[in-house]
Amino acid sequence: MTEIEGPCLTPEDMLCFDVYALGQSFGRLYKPLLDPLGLTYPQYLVMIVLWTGQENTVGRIGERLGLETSTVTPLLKRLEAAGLVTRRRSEIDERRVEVGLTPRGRALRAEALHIPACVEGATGLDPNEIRALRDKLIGLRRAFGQD
Amino acid sequence: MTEIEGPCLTPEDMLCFDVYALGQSFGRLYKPLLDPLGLTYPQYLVMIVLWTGQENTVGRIGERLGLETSTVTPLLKRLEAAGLVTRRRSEIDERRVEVGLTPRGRALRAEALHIPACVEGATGLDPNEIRALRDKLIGLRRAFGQD
DNA sequence: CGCGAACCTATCGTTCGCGATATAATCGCG
DNA sequence: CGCGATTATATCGCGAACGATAGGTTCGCG
Repeated sequence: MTEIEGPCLTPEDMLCFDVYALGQSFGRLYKPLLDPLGLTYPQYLVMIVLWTGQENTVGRIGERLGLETSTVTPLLKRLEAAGLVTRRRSEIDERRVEVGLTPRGRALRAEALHIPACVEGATGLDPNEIRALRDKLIGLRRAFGQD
Repeated sequence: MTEIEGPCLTPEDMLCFDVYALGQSFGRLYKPLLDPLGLTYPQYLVMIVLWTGQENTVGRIGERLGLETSTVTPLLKRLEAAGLVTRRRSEIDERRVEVGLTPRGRALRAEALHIPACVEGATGLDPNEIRALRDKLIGLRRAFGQD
């Protein structure tokens, strides 16, 4: 009822709006590139972690992507069902589940190598600008301190 | 099998990783602020559109947030069930559904007014830096050209 | 006016994403 | 060694998020 018309609380003033909408846009940008590989966008992000990293566990993958294990576990099961990923209990610490790649999962990497360049092209930014922007986003995430 | 070890395809080189993870972080940052209001993060974003805008339809709300109507429709139904929002067919164009606020939905605005300042504080950035960052994100989204 | 095209919303099935909770394994302190 | 606390994963229920599809409305061209 009260006619508060403050400058705050408009979408135009809020960073979260743009981060949110850009996240959606990234998903849509990647979709046509990932469909031929049979991967969803979050599955692709997990595969990148696996392609580059070693000694991956469920929890470690979640940390890298900022996801809970309750999200990662079913995602990995789908990748396992697709024949791309292996999951087995660690022998050293049986609480952990070590996640690895099948030969098919490793081979898929070659089919995905062209994607980063496509996306970089779509941004219209040069590597320096991307670097600078990433530093800001990383700093922001760190400022939230949710580790 | 082939030992490709290119510099590409590592999480450290990819902008999408940071946008993705930051989006998750924003959701977690807002959660404790929104729980007292009984809103989820996407519901809050919709409410902001409604608090500021006029003449809102399902499709228009989706445009603002970068969401499909198949996402917005059930979301609005939950807000309607919560007594915050009204939905009714336009009399001028019966394809459209006009979305408005109930008194309770309008009143909720006052309880949310403090939130933007909290978030701005958490970022550790001054308004100018936020402005500059937002411009980059908006530009990026525009470059993807998914309107 | 009439009819096909375009438009707006809703529904369905699948995949994410979280918190709460459960279960099992390891750690640490006495 | 022994037992509580912590750690790691899995499960469940709910709320997003999308594409495909379907239904009804309006538009536009003949």
